[in-house]
Amino acid sequence: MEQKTKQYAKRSAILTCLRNTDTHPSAETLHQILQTEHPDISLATVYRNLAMFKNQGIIQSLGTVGGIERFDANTAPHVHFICTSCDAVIDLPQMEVPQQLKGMVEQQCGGVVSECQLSFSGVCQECCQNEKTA
Amino acid sequence: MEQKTKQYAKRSAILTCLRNTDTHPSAETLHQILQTEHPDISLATVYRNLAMFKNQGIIQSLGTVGGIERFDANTAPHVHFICTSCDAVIDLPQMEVPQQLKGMVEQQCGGVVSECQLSFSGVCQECCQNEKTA
DNA sequence: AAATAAAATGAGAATAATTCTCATTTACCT
DNA sequence: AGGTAAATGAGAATTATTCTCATTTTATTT
Repeated sequence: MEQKTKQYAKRSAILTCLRNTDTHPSAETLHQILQTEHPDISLATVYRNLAMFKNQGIIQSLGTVGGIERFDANTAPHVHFICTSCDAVIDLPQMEVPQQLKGMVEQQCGGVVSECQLSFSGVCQECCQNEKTA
Repeated sequence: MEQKTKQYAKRSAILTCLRNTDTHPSAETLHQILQTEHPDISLATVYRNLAMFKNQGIIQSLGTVGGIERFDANTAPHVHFICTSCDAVIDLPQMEVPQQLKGMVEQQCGGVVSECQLSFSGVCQECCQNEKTA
């Protein structure tokens, strides 16, 4: 059963790929994953579309980890844990982002606050175990 | 009244310079500021020493803003506001970092949590005013 | 459906922040 | 002072990201 149309196959594949993972991948990592189904996809296309999705608010950037930008298709406010050893980024869905503080921040700094990011960093479970056995 | 010894004049100047500002400068910005008193200081030296201070825990990195790493001599946990228009980073000393949540995070992810970062982003007061008059 | 215009893509060049190399200078120790 | 180790300057190297432009794909018009 084959699709009749493959409109924007690359573009939608990039978004689907990002939505299908919870690893908060980089552009390069996404590109590698996508190569299986789209062997001819260009890295520039991945970068271009990620930038576009980000501008449109469809996805968000988590900033850089180890100098590399990481992306998240989940734009709902949520907390992250970042492993400084393996650069893994893990969701902490049970934790709350203190969004209600936005108003307080606006009072203090006098500007307009749109986002709030809360993240923890340290060494993840896997890396902790590897340290012990090493 | 002149100093007799200028041991590690460059290195200590870098740290002093970072401690004397609350603008959370980049390596490049620090280098520019330092040129007044040390016209021959190399950008590589600034990068090298910042990396060293960071490893020693004397300073901290705030991550990248607009693709450029920013540094802070204040290692005490505190909240930041980041202007997405002018890339200014402003301290919010009156706000609290929810450090007590570290334990909860460790329970959830099973690793070791060392840091907690809370930051807000939006448009700062100055940029808001510029937008209106523009 | 054909023709035309607009948008998307691939490949590789260009850019820019950061790191590295190595020759030279500076500080430390006896 | 002499010898060793660390720090520095200058510029090359690296690398993530962006840009260019020719080509392909999609949308629009007739």
